[in-house]
Amino acid sequence: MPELPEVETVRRGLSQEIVGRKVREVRMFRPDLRYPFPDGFAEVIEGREILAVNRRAKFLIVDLGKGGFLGHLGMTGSYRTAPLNEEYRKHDHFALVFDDVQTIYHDPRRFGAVDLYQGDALGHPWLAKLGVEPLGNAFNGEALYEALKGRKTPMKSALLNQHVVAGLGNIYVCEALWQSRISPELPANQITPQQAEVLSHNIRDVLERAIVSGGSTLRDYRNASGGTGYFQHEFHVYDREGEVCKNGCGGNIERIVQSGRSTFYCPRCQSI
DNA sequence: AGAACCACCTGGCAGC
DNA sequence: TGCTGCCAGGTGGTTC
Repeated sequence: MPELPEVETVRRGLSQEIVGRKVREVRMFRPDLRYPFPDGFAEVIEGREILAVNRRAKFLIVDLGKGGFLGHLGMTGSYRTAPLNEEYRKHDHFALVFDDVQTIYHDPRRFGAVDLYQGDALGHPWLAKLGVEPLGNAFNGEALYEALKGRKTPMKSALLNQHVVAGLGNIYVCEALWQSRISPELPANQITPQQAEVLSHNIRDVLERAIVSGGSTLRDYRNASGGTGYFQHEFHVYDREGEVCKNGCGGNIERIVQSGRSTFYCPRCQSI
Protein backbone atom coordinates (compact mmCIF):
# COMPACT_ATOMS: atom_id res chain seq x y z
CA MET A 1 0.00 0.00 0.00
CA PRO A 2 0.31 3.11 0.07
CA GLU A 3 2.29 3.97 3.16
CA LEU A 4 1.80 7.16 5.15
CA PRO A 5 3.00 9.63 2.46
CA GLU A 6 0.75 8.08 -0.17
CA VAL A 7 -2.25 8.11 2.17
CA GLU A 8 -1.54 11.72 3.07
CA THR A 9 -1.37 12.59 -0.63
CA VAL A 10 -4.71 10.87 -1.20
CA ARG A 11 -6.16 12.69 1.82
CA ARG A 12 -5.14 16.09 0.47
CA GLY A 13 -6.59 15.30 -2.95
CA LEU A 14 -9.85 13.99 -1.56
CA SER A 15 -10.16 16.99 0.74
CA GLN A 16 -10.07 19.33 -2.22
CA GLU A 17 -12.48 17.28 -4.25
CA ILE A 18 -15.22 16.18 -1.86
CA VAL A 19 -15.25 18.29 1.32
CA GLY A 20 -18.41 20.36 1.38
CA ARG A 21 -20.24 18.01 -0.98
CA LYS A 22 -23.31 16.06 0.00
CA VAL A 23 -23.43 12.34 -0.74
CA ARG A 24 -26.54 11.67 -2.85
CA GLU A 25 -26.05 7.94 -3.23
CA VAL A 26 -23.57 5.21 -2.29
CA ARG A 27 -23.29 2.50 -4.96
CA MET A 28 -21.84 -0.82 -3.90
CA PHE A 29 -20.61 -3.38 -6.38
CA ARG A 30 -19.79 -6.30 -4.09
CA PRO A 31 -20.56 -7.31 -0.50
CA ASP A 32 -17.03 -7.14 0.90
CA LEU A 33 -13.45 -5.94 0.66
CA ARG A 34 -11.09 -7.55 3.17
CA TYR A 35 -14.14 -7.73 5.44
CA PRO A 36 -17.85 -7.47 4.64
CA PHE A 37 -19.07 -3.89 4.37
CA PRO A 38 -20.65 -2.91 7.69
CA ASP A 39 -24.43 -3.14 7.94
CA GLY A 40 -26.06 0.02 6.67
CA PHE A 41 -22.85 1.40 5.13
CA ALA A 42 -24.66 3.10 2.24
CA GLU A 43 -27.69 4.20 4.24
CA VAL A 44 -25.63 5.87 6.96
CA ILE A 45 -23.58 7.86 4.45
CA GLU A 46 -26.32 8.85 2.04
CA GLY A 47 -27.63 12.38 2.56
CA ARG A 48 -24.67 13.45 4.70
CA GLU A 49 -22.18 16.19 3.90
CA ILE A 50 -18.44 15.47 3.89
CA LEU A 51 -17.06 17.81 6.57
CA ALA A 52 -13.41 16.76 6.45
CA VAL A 53 -11.04 14.02 5.34
CA ASN A 54 -8.50 13.27 8.07
CA ARG A 55 -5.72 10.74 8.49
CA ARG A 56 -4.31 8.63 11.32
CA ALA A 57 -1.31 6.49 10.33
CA LYS A 58 -2.40 4.83 7.06
CA PHE A 59 -6.12 5.22 7.73
CA LEU A 60 -8.34 7.81 6.03
CA ILE A 61 -11.12 9.18 8.21
CA VAL A 62 -14.10 10.76 6.49
CA ASP A 63 -15.89 13.06 8.91
CA LEU A 64 -19.64 13.29 8.33
CA GLY A 65 -20.36 15.06 11.63
CA LYS A 66 -21.02 12.95 14.76
CA GLY A 67 -19.34 10.03 13.08
CA GLY A 68 -18.48 8.94 9.58
CA PHE A 69 -16.44 6.22 8.00
CA LEU A 70 -12.81 5.24 7.94
CA GLY A 71 -10.87 3.23 5.45
CA HIS A 72 -7.57 1.51 4.78
CA LEU A 73 -6.19 1.17 1.26
CA GLY A 74 -4.46 -2.16 1.83
CA MET A 75 -1.85 -2.76 -0.86
CA THR A 76 -3.72 -1.60 -3.94
CA GLY A 77 -6.63 0.60 -2.88
CA SER A 78 -7.18 3.95 -4.57
CA TYR A 79 -9.87 6.61 -4.97
CA ARG A 80 -10.57 8.53 -8.13
CA THR A 81 -13.01 11.37 -8.56
CA ALA A 82 -14.66 11.22 -11.95
CA PRO A 83 -17.65 12.53 -13.92
CA LEU A 84 -21.06 11.05 -13.22
CA ASN A 85 -21.02 9.19 -16.56
CA GLU A 86 -17.68 7.51 -15.75
CA GLU A 87 -17.72 3.89 -16.81
CA TYR A 88 -17.00 1.54 -13.93
CA ARG A 89 -13.97 -0.70 -14.27
CA LYS A 90 -13.06 -4.12 -13.01
CA HIS A 91 -12.17 -3.86 -9.31
CA ASP A 92 -14.24 -0.74 -8.69
CA HIS A 93 -16.01 -1.70 -5.44
CA PHE A 94 -18.06 1.27 -4.33
CA ALA A 95 -18.80 4.85 -5.37
CA LEU A 96 -19.81 7.98 -3.46
CA VAL A 97 -22.09 9.81 -5.84
CA PHE A 98 -22.42 13.59 -5.47
CA ASP A 99 -24.50 16.05 -7.49
CA ASP A 100 -21.86 16.65 -10.14
CA VAL A 101 -19.07 14.10 -9.64
CA GLN A 102 -18.48 10.74 -8.03
CA THR A 103 -15.58 9.29 -6.05
CA ILE A 104 -14.85 5.65 -6.82
CA TYR A 105 -12.93 3.17 -4.70
CA HIS A 106 -10.80 0.78 -6.75
CA ASP A 107 -8.82 -2.09 -5.22
CA PRO A 108 -7.68 -5.12 -7.26
CA ARG A 109 -6.36 -7.18 -4.35
CA ARG A 110 -9.11 -6.13 -1.95
CA PHE A 111 -6.80 -5.91 1.06
CA GLY A 112 -8.44 -2.60 1.80
CA ALA A 113 -11.23 -2.15 4.31
CA VAL A 114 -13.86 0.35 5.38
CA ASP A 115 -15.98 0.69 8.49
CA LEU A 116 -18.37 3.15 10.08
CA TYR A 117 -17.60 4.95 13.32
CA GLN A 118 -19.67 6.97 15.74
CA GLY A 119 -18.41 9.87 17.80
CA ASP A 120 -14.61 10.03 17.89
CA ALA A 121 -12.88 8.03 15.17
CA LEU A 122 -9.80 7.59 17.38
CA GLY A 123 -11.87 5.30 19.59
CA HIS A 124 -12.44 2.88 16.71
CA PRO A 125 -10.71 -0.49 17.29
CA TRP A 126 -8.56 -0.03 14.18
CA LEU A 127 -7.11 3.20 15.57
CA ALA A 128 -7.22 2.80 19.31
CA LYS A 129 -4.02 0.80 19.74
CA LEU A 130 -1.82 2.43 17.11
CA GLY A 131 1.62 3.70 18.09
CA VAL A 132 2.88 7.25 17.91
CA GLU A 133 2.15 9.31 14.79
CA PRO A 134 5.57 9.95 13.20
CA LEU A 135 4.64 13.40 11.88
CA GLY A 136 3.01 14.43 15.15
CA ASN A 137 4.45 16.60 17.92
CA ALA A 138 4.84 13.65 20.28
CA PHE A 139 7.31 11.86 18.02
CA ASN A 140 10.97 12.36 18.91
CA GLY A 141 14.04 10.35 19.81
CA GLU A 142 12.88 9.73 23.34
CA ALA A 143 9.45 8.49 22.29
CA LEU A 144 11.01 6.20 19.72
CA TYR A 145 13.55 4.89 22.21
CA GLU A 146 10.78 4.11 24.70
CA ALA A 147 8.70 2.34 22.05
CA LEU A 148 11.63 0.16 20.96
CA LYS A 149 12.96 -0.58 24.44
CA GLY A 150 12.41 -4.17 25.50
CA ARG A 151 11.76 -5.50 22.00
CA LYS A 152 14.17 -8.17 20.85
CA THR A 153 12.85 -8.17 17.30
CA PRO A 154 15.07 -6.72 14.55
CA MET A 155 14.77 -2.99 13.88
CA LYS A 156 13.16 -3.63 10.50
CA SER A 157 10.33 -5.66 12.02
CA ALA A 158 9.93 -3.29 14.97
CA LEU A 159 9.44 -0.27 12.72
CA LEU A 160 6.89 -2.12 10.56
CA ASN A 161 4.86 -2.82 13.70
CA GLN A 162 2.05 -0.24 13.70
CA HIS A 163 1.87 -0.39 17.51
CA VAL A 164 5.44 1.00 17.68
CA VAL A 165 5.33 3.76 15.05
CA ALA A 166 2.11 4.11 13.09
CA GLY A 167 2.29 4.68 9.37
CA LEU A 168 5.63 3.30 8.25
CA GLY A 169 5.75 0.55 5.64
CA ASN A 170 8.39 -1.43 3.84
CA ILE A 171 9.78 1.35 1.66
CA TYR A 172 10.17 4.09 4.24
CA VAL A 173 11.52 1.79 6.94
CA CYS A 174 14.31 0.73 4.58
CA GLU A 175 15.00 4.32 3.59
CA ALA A 176 14.99 5.69 7.15
CA LEU A 177 17.31 2.95 8.44
CA TRP A 178 19.73 3.51 5.58
CA GLN A 179 19.72 7.26 6.13
CA SER A 180 20.48 6.62 9.81
CA ARG A 181 23.16 3.98 9.05
CA ILE A 182 21.42 1.53 11.34
CA SER A 183 21.34 -2.18 10.50
CA PRO A 184 17.86 -3.59 9.82
CA GLU A 185 19.00 -6.66 11.76
CA LEU A 186 19.96 -4.78 14.94
CA PRO A 187 17.79 -6.00 17.82
CA ALA A 188 15.51 -3.11 18.70
CA ASN A 189 16.48 -3.19 22.36
CA GLN A 190 20.12 -2.55 21.44
CA ILE A 191 19.51 0.84 19.87
CA THR A 192 21.09 3.74 21.77
CA PRO A 193 19.25 6.93 22.71
CA GLN A 194 21.56 8.76 20.31
CA GLN A 195 20.65 6.41 17.46
CA ALA A 196 16.96 6.75 18.29
CA GLU A 197 17.32 10.52 18.10
CA VAL A 198 18.95 10.33 14.65
CA LEU A 199 16.42 7.76 13.45
CA SER A 200 13.40 9.75 14.62
CA HIS A 201 14.73 12.75 12.72
CA ASN A 202 15.29 10.69 9.57
CA ILE A 203 11.88 9.01 9.73
CA ARG A 204 10.26 12.42 9.78
CA ASP A 205 12.59 13.65 7.04
CA VAL A 206 11.95 10.80 4.62
CA LEU A 207 8.17 10.94 5.16
CA GLU A 208 8.05 14.70 4.66
CA ARG A 209 10.18 14.56 1.53
CA ALA A 210 7.99 11.78 0.14
CA ILE A 211 4.83 13.81 0.77
CA VAL A 212 6.37 16.76 -1.08
CA SER A 213 6.93 14.41 -4.04
CA GLY A 214 3.36 13.17 -3.91
CA GLY A 215 4.40 9.76 -2.57
CA SER A 216 5.90 6.82 -4.44
CA THR A 217 4.33 4.98 -7.36
CA LEU A 218 5.60 1.44 -7.86
CA ARG A 219 2.81 -0.38 -9.65
CA ASP A 220 -0.72 0.77 -9.13
CA TYR A 221 -0.72 3.51 -6.53
CA ARG A 222 -2.58 6.57 -7.73
CA ASN A 223 -3.42 9.75 -5.89
CA ALA A 224 -6.97 11.08 -5.77
CA SER A 225 -6.60 12.71 -9.18
CA GLY A 226 -5.34 9.53 -10.82
CA GLY A 227 -1.77 10.82 -10.98
CA THR A 228 1.43 9.18 -9.79
CA GLY A 229 3.95 10.16 -7.15
CA TYR A 230 7.59 10.89 -7.84
CA PHE A 231 9.44 9.82 -4.70
CA GLN A 232 10.44 6.47 -6.24
CA HIS A 233 13.10 8.41 -8.13
CA GLU A 234 14.62 9.41 -4.81
CA PHE A 235 14.95 5.94 -3.29
CA HIS A 236 18.41 5.37 -1.82
CA VAL A 237 18.06 1.66 -1.10
CA TYR A 238 14.55 0.37 -1.85
CA ASP A 239 14.53 -1.88 -4.95
CA ARG A 240 18.22 -1.12 -5.61
CA GLU A 241 19.67 -4.58 -5.01
CA GLY A 242 23.20 -4.87 -6.40
CA GLU A 243 23.57 -1.15 -7.01
CA VAL A 244 26.19 1.05 -5.37
CA CYS A 245 25.44 2.60 -1.98
CA LYS A 246 24.71 6.30 -2.29
CA ASN A 247 26.47 7.02 0.99
CA GLY A 248 29.73 6.74 -0.93
CA CYS A 249 30.96 3.98 1.36
CA GLY A 250 31.84 1.73 -1.58
CA GLY A 251 29.31 -0.93 -0.55
CA ASN A 252 26.57 -2.47 -2.65
CA ILE A 253 22.90 -2.69 -1.72
CA GLU A 254 21.74 -6.14 -0.69
CA ARG A 255 18.28 -7.67 -0.40
CA ILE A 256 17.45 -9.96 2.50
CA VAL A 257 14.11 -11.30 3.73
CA GLN A 258 12.91 -10.41 7.24
CA SER A 259 9.59 -11.70 8.51
CA GLY A 260 8.61 -12.48 4.95
CA ARG A 261 9.30 -9.01 3.54
CA SER A 262 12.19 -7.75 1.41
CA THR A 263 14.71 -5.55 3.19
CA PHE A 264 17.15 -3.46 1.17
CA TYR A 265 20.23 -2.15 2.95
CA CYS A 266 23.95 -1.51 2.65
CA PRO A 267 25.84 -4.10 4.70
CA ARG A 268 28.90 -1.86 4.75
CA CYS A 269 27.55 1.36 6.26
CA GLN A 270 24.63 -0.30 8.05
CA SER A 271 26.64 -2.93 9.91
CA ILE A 272 25.70 -3.83 13.47
C1' DA B 1 4.13 -11.07 25.49
C1' DG B 2 6.31 -11.61 21.44
C1' DA B 3 8.01 -13.67 17.23
C1' DA B 4 7.63 -16.58 13.00
C1' DC B 5 4.66 -18.18 9.56
C1' DC B 6 0.67 -18.26 6.67
C1' DA B 7 -3.54 -16.47 4.65
C1' DC B 8 -6.12 -13.13 2.32
C1' DC B 9 -6.38 -11.55 -3.34
C1' DT B 10 -5.00 -10.21 -8.14
C1' DG B 11 -1.76 -8.92 -11.59
C1' DG B 12 2.76 -8.27 -13.64
C1' DC B 13 6.96 -10.07 -14.97
C1' DA B 14 10.90 -13.29 -15.69
C1' DG B 15 12.18 -17.63 -17.23
C1' DC B 16 11.48 -21.81 -19.64
C1' DT C 1 2.59 -17.93 -27.16
C1' DG C 2 1.71 -20.02 -23.14
C1' DC C 3 2.54 -21.83 -18.59
C1' DT C 4 4.71 -21.62 -13.86
C1' DG C 5 6.51 -19.52 -10.12
C1' DC C 6 7.70 -15.55 -7.76
C1' DC C 7 7.02 -10.99 -6.24
C1' DA C 8 4.35 -6.84 -4.65
C1' DG C 9 3.02 -0.39 -0.82
C1' DG C 10 -0.37 -4.45 4.44
C1' DT C 11 -2.57 -6.57 8.17
C1' DG C 12 -4.42 -10.20 11.16
C1' DG C 13 -4.91 -14.94 12.87
C1' DT C 14 -2.61 -19.09 14.51
C1' DT C 15 0.95 -21.49 16.66
C1' DC C 16 4.90 -21.99 19.37
